[in-house]
Amino acid sequence: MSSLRKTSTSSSEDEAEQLRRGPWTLEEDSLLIRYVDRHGEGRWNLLAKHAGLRRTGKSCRLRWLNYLKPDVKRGNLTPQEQFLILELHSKWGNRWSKIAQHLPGRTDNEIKNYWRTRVQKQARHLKVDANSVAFRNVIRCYWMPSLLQKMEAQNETPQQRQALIRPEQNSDLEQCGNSCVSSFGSMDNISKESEFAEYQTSPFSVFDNNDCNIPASKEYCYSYDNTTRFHDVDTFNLAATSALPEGFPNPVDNCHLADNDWVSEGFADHGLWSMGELWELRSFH
DNA sequence: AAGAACCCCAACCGCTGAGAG
DNA sequence: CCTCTCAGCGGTTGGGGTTCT
Repeated sequence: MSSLRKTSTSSSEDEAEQLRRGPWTLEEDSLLIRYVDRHGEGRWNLLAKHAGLRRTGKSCRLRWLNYLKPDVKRGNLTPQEQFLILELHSKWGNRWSKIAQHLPGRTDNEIKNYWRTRVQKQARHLKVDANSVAFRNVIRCYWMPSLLQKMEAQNETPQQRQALIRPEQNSDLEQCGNSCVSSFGSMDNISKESEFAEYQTSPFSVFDNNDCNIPASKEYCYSYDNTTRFHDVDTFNLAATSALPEGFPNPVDNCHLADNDWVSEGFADHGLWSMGELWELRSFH
């Protein structure tokens, strides 16, 4: 790209004309690194000028914070990081920088991109709004537990996991569990082909009024016992697939990734999952 | 093999709030 | 107060790589 901004004639506009945009070159990167090394961060407009960079201060700041800063972590997000993002987003919404503060080495931009490309894509696939209560329930009741399983598979200690689920969150999760139960209770009531057809088109529309304010009981999506084994038995043991009304197609038949052992694989590395898969997961518990 | 479609992510844009003068 | 500058935030875009047909 390396385009130069093209404007007219006044002196400030002449300066603007010199401004580079688009991808950074190695040379620009090293200029920026060297300057920050010597003078520190901040004063980005001055920095851009003094470092001999034909970039806006804004552009320099972004390049430094998102890419060049030494503690910026590269590579895929770990299950732990994904779990945190899901958890914190449910709390704070699109407050990317606030969320990023809790993931050392990860930038708000990276977290935002993760949310848009992975999480929203999943929501689109399920034909449900990413901000809907129904989708939040899917995240809490399927995605997050599967990330926890993945952490367990990676031999993370129970203490490390507990650190991710702080006490106040446990109560949230309990409420979530009830909410899920309520959701699937609603599913159990679907009994006509026509309703199922509608459900297939917009699987969560039925549950959009569902909320997480149901008083907590002993049921929850997932938890750990003393031996740290993962279990989430009660919540999704609700007659499981037998709840499917007669004549309903087996959702597992529709599972487009049915060959995968996707429960043990975990959602984290799983592509898009379908309603059939959600049913299938439910039947596991 | 090639073109189309899709996906990821770096970078940009517009807006807002804080602080200085 | 008012204005200006700057830093920071969240939304959006588009280039390049990958996968699909």
